[in-house]
Amino acid sequence: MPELPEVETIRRVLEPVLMGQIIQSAEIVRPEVIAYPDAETFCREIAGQRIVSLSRRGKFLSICFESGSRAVLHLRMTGCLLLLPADAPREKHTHAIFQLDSGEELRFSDLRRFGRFWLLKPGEKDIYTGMDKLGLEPFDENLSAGYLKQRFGGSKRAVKTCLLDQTAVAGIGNIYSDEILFAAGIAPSRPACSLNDTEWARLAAAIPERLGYFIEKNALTLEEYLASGGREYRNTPFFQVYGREGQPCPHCGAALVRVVIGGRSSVSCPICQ
DNA sequence: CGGCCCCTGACG
DNA sequence: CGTCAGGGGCCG
Repeated sequence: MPELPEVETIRRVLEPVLMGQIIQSAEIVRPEVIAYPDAETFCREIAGQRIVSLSRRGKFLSICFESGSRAVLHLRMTGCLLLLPADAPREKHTHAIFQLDSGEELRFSDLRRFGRFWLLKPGEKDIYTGMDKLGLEPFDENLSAGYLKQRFGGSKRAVKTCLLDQTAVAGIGNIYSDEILFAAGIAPSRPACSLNDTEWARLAAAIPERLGYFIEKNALTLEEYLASGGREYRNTPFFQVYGREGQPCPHCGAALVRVVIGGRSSVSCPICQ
């Protein structure tokens, strides 16, 4: 499910309650969700670790420990992270459970089982998660028209595909690429090499603006987040184009159109973009 | 680049 | 029954 704004919501909601807690033990129901090392080693080495922070890079979350170890998590399409009383019934697709010293459990649940954990030792070089290949964070001041143009200006790839390239800008997925392109007034199918300087500038501005906007619109308290099972996304009513094929463009009223680009569904306004 | 893979469930 | 879903990796 989650793209950067939703992952950031999870980070903001869970970090305050996780900070300072010790993982007493871990149980892995589905070993395939542990990408590195193996599930047994993962459980053994995570037990006894004290959480000092929850951080985000692109769509990755890292549970950082006092020891310098960190558990990295990617939620992919349908993963979610929940905090529940230890005696609460386990939802069907719960694949990893962490017992905390508060008596609660941190649970990883994922219907499609695409999500993955990695556990990295202190100072261990991260050649496993793919985080080392990520590009700029969307709020990095170095994310500029010049950066995007230098990165993609010579490419014939559709600009939509460029936005989904995690090695250029980290954290943009299918929803927000459409929203960003609508805000910038650029058609998703445009070859990157056809964009002019004004368009690169509008795109560079729209990336942090739209992502920041949707992070704010998704704000939830811990209680609200947990009550919805981590599945409530309050920002969805604010989408201007994503999922709105055939509906009127919020700017000009023309019917929004859907095309497939790079195998991903894309909705845009045929007039404004 | 496109195409297929990983998986389950909702919807037409 | 087929198609699609907000992820990414791999393969030719």
